[in-house]
Amino acid sequence: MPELPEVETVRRGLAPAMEGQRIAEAQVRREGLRWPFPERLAERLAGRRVELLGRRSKYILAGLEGGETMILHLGMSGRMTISGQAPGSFHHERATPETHDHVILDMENGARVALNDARRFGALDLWPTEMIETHRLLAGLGPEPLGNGFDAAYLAGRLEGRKLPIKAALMDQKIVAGLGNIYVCEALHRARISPKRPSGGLSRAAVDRLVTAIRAVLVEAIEAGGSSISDHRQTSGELGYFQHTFRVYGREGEPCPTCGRQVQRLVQSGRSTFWCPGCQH
DNA sequence: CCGCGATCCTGGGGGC
DNA sequence: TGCCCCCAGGATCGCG
Repeated sequence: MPELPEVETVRRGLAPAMEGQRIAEAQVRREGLRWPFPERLAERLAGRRVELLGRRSKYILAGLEGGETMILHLGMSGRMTISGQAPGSFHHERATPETHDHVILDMENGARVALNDARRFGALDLWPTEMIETHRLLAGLGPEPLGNGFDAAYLAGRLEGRKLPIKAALMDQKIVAGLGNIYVCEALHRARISPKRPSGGLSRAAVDRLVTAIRAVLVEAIEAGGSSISDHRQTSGELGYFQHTFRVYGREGEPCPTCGRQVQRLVQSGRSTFWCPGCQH
């Protein structure tokens, strides 16, 4: 899936088209994605203004007029696209729906926003805004890695006594929210920590480096519009370009940019891990 | 509680 | 051109 930087890129792309705008009409073209959509979804969205477009972890949160929030998750292959006429245009023909456009929102300003998700691992739900943190998908999420609640003291506390590999710990959304396979691999490389190290065995200095590396890689990736491997697109349809900056992810057999040793691939918890045995210990 | 494997689904790419 | 196999950015569930 889009990880935090990709979701943040999508949120920023959607904001000008959606924030402060009313949803003129909604089309719901299937019953659900990973889970069934809420009852009468199209009717419940139509006519409502999007007051705020936010993000928590990998979820986009659209705060709607009337006290409900639309929760959007892009799964592994989800995209949000914007098409349609510029505001003020006389004609309001919208683009023909693409394959896998599951939900289409026609905004009052003429923009057409579509949720497209080939693999259908994504999700969309509605939940009362004032208790948004109690939604089952959001309850239990760890702190935002770019927020104040995430620092070395916190992370060290969560890793203490745990035997699972640090790679798996960082993938656990209850420990820190928003990281996925790409940015975990990249952050571990930057921090020079082996993905196989038992979580509880890291020195405080290593945890410090890890927190710094996680923050840095996320900030840089957001600035680059996220990473496009196969699915991620910015709302404009443009690719992200952080993938050109990967030091280890997807680079098995290539020289490590730090030490020149060949980047290795291993499988942990069924997922590929890319790392450099020369500089990660 | 902990850690891991299987699973949901489609599509793209490589090998034959 | 086609088929088969493998792989994929996620998150949940159930097992030992």
